[in-house]
Amino acid sequence: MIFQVDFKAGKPVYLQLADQIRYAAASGKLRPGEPLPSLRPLAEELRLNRNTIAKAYAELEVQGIIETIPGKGFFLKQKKSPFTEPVRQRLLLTEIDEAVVMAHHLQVGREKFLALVKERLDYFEKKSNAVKDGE
Amino acid sequence: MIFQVDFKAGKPVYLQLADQIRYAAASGKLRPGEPLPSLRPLAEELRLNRNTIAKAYAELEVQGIIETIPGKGFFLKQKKSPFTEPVRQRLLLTEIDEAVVMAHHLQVGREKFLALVKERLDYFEKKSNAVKDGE
DNA sequence: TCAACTGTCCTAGTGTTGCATAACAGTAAA
DNA sequence: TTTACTGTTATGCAACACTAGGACAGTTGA
Repeated sequence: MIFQVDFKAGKPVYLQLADQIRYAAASGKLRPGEPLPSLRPLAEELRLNRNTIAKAYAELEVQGIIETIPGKGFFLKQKKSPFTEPVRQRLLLTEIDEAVVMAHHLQVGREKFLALVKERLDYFEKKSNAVKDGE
Repeated sequence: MIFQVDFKAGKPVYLQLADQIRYAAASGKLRPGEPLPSLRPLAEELRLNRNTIAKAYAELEVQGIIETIPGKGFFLKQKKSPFTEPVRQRLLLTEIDEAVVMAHHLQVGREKFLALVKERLDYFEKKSNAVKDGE
């Protein structure tokens, strides 16, 4: 599990880290129940303050992606989504709308957009299965 | 063209405004070539400073959605996308990936996700056509 | 119990962002 | 050229965000 952060990237370091963990979870590189690196070692490895790592983890925790057991560490959640169905729908639609609006302004048509979406779904699905099969 | 901003929304006012314009353009409420409200009147109407409006417009300009003609005003671009094809593809894929990853963490399956995407594509398309037909 | 690990909280320095006021500059029509 | 629009740029300042260091507290196993 190698993460990379870039101070000059414009985006806050703790968000870069949170994104990478989110993506790793979605593509199966991180499995449910698996422990995440603990604060101090990871902080040392990435040359960050432990609180910066903690902030990234806190971000993921409110999103229901990881959970923390005090004294033990952080773990990828087994049962996800602490949100109710309407809230989940709203969250996802907001994200989808942003992509749809972006497609409009980039003059990407409906069919090409749908093709891209399917391609990315496949991409994450495939990666996830590859990990599951022990590759 | 009525915009609404909320100081307590957590999101910066200028971004709220930019979003609304982006959405209005994507759903056809704003047509290519159409002028946007000029800074001072809109600022007065929304009880904001002119520079806050200007910042929203500047945001949209770098995204290639509107253009400014000095001394004349702001206009919705006719020819959009000042970006090259690879850049456009990267921008859009980033947005799509965010939605796909979000769907994964919200435990929304492939078919349901695709259905939602199509629904939103239809929604914007329909609105756009309704405006075009003079409704 | 003690040591070594885990995360948490409090506090602070630094830089950035968001919003504002004011003076400036281009355009158009009378 | 004058007037009344248009957007632009410079500056200030309060609030917030980001990162960090030190002290604290729960957990585990020797």
